[in-house]
Amino acid sequence: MLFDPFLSDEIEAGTTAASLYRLIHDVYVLLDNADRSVLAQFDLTPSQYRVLMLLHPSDGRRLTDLSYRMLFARSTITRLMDQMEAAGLVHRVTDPDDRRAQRVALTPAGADLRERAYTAHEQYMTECFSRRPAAEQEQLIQLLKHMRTSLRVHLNIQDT
Amino acid sequence: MLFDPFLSDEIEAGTTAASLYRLIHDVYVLLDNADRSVLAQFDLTPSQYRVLMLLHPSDGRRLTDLSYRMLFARSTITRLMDQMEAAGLVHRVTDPDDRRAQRVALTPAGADLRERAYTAHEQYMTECFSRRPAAEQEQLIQLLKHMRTSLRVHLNIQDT
DNA sequence: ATAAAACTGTTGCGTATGCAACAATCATAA
DNA sequence: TTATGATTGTTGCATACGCAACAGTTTTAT
Repeated sequence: MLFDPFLSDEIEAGTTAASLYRLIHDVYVLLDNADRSVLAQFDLTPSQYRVLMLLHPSDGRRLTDLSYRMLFARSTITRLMDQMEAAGLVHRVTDPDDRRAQRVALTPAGADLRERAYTAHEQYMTECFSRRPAAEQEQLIQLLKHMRTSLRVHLNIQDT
Repeated sequence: MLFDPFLSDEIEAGTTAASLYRLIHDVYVLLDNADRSVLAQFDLTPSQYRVLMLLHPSDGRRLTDLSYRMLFARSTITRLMDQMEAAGLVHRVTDPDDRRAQRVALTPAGADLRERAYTAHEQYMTECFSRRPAAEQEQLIQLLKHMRTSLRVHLNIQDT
């Protein structure tokens, strides 16, 4: 049986906050599904893709830095890097200035995959959004930026 | 170390699609964190809360119905219901018209928790969004609704 | 009427993630 | 200098979720 795109609309009466909450959730879930199908072609999960976008061949990043940016537990980053190192996409180098820390940088294979995955992902996302006019997309970006900033300030998130 | 709310902005140059993708993701993650902290007071996970909102005391819902609405695998719903049944929030009744199916309805305790959790969650979400003017929130709702519809049509999601 | 197909809920297994504890290292204070 | 505390990355454990397979039941086709 096909998913009925309008099935869940019936239960959408409620406050402004409830609507916003549900919409953000729904849109995220839909986008995440789309994501997964594109990135699977490159043997990447959405998380691996996101961290790939944060890395560079030359200047390595600390794991803790990545965990702050991705809002992931440090242990999650450790395992993400384990996978990607095993796949030959990144390599760890002990920070010469702080022997506790590891710096992670892209290998040539990682840089290559990063380029290809980004292009494909961008193209697909552009296509996903293309049913809405460009002006509307830009407006949505502005509103979401405001909302993100508000939420960050309101929540004042701290690391584990 | 505190999370720097503006840390990830530096890597925000890119196409419209890339910005939208990142923003939706970020806002969702922030909201999910907020969510979790409020609902934990009622011993509920966000998923449990969402399914609680879909249930009623009188008319039971089929598990498959819930899986369509929540975009969860049927097995996930089974386990969600196992938990909530063990917690005394819901009860299963075999559908008299279809002996394959189970109908899940709220117990009195479940209905009570539903009411209390909804009130608290609503209040907190309203507070989270309150830094943006009401008109902007409404506008965001409209744009997200359009986007959700577009994505649903574009992806034409099917159940597993 | 009966065989084939589809659907329902459940279970086993694999993966992704968070939390807590840990050793190694660095920073700060006495 | 030394002692105390903070930070870094890792590991063990628990949880949440998806996928595939399954038996029981209903629907559909012949």
